[in-house]
Amino acid sequence: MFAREYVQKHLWDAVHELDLEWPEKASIEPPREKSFGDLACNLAMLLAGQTGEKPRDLAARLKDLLQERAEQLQGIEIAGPGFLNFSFKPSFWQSIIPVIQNEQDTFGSSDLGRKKRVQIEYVSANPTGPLHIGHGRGAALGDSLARIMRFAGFEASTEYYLNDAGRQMHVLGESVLIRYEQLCGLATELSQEHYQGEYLQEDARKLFARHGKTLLDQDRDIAIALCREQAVQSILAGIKDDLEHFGVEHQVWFSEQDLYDRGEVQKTLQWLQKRDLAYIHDGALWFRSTSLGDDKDRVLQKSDGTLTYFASDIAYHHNKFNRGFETVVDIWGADHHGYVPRMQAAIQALGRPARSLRVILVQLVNLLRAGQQVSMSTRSGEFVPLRQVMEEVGVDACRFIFLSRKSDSHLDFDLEEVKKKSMDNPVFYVQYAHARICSVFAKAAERGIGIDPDPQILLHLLDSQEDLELLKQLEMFPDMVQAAARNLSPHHISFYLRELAGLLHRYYTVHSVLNADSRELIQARMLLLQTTATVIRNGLRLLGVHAPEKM
RNA sequence: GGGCAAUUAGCUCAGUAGGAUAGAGCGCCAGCCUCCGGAGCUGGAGGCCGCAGGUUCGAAUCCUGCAUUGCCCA
Repeated sequence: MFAREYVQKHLWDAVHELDLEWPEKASIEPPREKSFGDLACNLAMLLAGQTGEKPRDLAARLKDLLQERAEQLQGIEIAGPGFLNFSFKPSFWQSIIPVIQNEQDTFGSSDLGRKKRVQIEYVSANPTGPLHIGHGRGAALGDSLARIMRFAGFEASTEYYLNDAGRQMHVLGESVLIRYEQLCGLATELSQEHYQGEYLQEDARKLFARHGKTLLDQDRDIAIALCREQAVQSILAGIKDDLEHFGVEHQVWFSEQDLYDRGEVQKTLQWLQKRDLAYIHDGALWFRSTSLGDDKDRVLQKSDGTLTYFASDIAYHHNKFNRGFETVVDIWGADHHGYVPRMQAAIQALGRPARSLRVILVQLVNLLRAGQQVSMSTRSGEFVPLRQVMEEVGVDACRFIFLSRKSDSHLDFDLEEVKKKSMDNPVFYVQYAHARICSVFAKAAERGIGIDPDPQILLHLLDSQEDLELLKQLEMFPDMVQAAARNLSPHHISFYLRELAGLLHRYYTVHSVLNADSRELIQARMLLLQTTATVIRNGLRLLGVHAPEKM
């Protein structure tokens, strides 16, 4: 049983024995200061109000109750205003090793999610150009989140929503057509609203090779549609290729156009109207979002009959919930934050609690090179594609940087810094810890040192300060995974790993493993290193980063 | 003009059930190589947690106002 649960259970029993209520705000956490013990609890301070006692007096009563029965505890202290500080016996920490050995790749997993079905929709970039680094951030986040939630017992499904309908697609087709016309020798020019990117020239060339100048004779709308299809197809192929290279998987690719073709958008609008959640005004169809927390009603269908993106987005989410997902996670660029309240309103209109949609806003990435800003805009075509960034700095480094910050904070991504194999780049620090352990085991094999098949009687030898600190960090891993899943925050994992790697490096410097004083001690320390490597591997896997054996 | 977010060490950032003397890395300064990988380790300097109020036993964290920055909307 893990430390927190152990303390919680015994405190819970004690509280009930005293006929008190367990307060919601009670927390059991490692204290900031190590000398305060392994875990600290604020219970007595919160409960003192109920009993009319001084917090410290109540703490003393709780302490007496626990001391009798919590055998794994070495000591309970009452400190400060009424904290209860708990310390565990070394044997408690040492016992994590057989647990890790036994669970291996699954150590850290849990049934927190109880098989709850969750959908994570991410990237979902319009197929109007290659992915850029901002998409990369969303991609790393969504992919890692899916891994973490699965590990924490959720049934997570990943999806890419393809905006392949609507006006931007028309503009895209037109942009290619103009490039094509230029190839045919016509003196046409792109206007400002067109996509300027070089990559569209390639599509124009392909069309020219296939059709010659015949598209010029076609009806313009048909020609545009042809151009659009060509562009979407090639851009989409590029996006899929980039994502695969980035180690990112989408299980479902969902087309907006399909929603229209199946009539789901119209059906959803009728559904809303029937429930008086939509109404007609000035010839347009409006969504009554003000009744659900938005600050104004929103147009679903304009007076000229065209449907808004919002209309298809509602239909899309209707579709998601009809597929049986309990929770839907949308990962959006922060520039769409104004969209959140109306989407929340829509979710409620669909008969779901607002919290069943969780939107993660990802701040845009500020791309720098040696401190100098690199301009970013898909429309103008001046941007560094994700592809180029991956190739320049490497996928592992790229992902780790993205996952080392909380998603809603701005991120300066300096190509020159991320490339450096320095401490600016903690991915190498963590990977190095893993490689180092592997190297010790390679050396052990060379010397003919194997691990004892039943070495657990040796665990008591792991009793130095460095041993215990490392063991405690290992023990904490499942807790970190759950916190990351609950808060939808993969960055907890990368911070945890950096700390774990730090403890390993320190351990390595202070204690010799293969040259330890006795055969028993060598065995015990090898066990500790082996389990540490397992946890590093499990953690890196959740981030989608490799754990190399050599660097 | 309205709205959302951000503001923590020189730099990049953690700190999300409100807890004890506010953390990490980089950079800077001073040390550690007979020995399993020095891409490492140890120590030091460095802070008005943007500012001002409020809530309470207790605030970087919650509330209000203001400032600055970024983004969204008309």
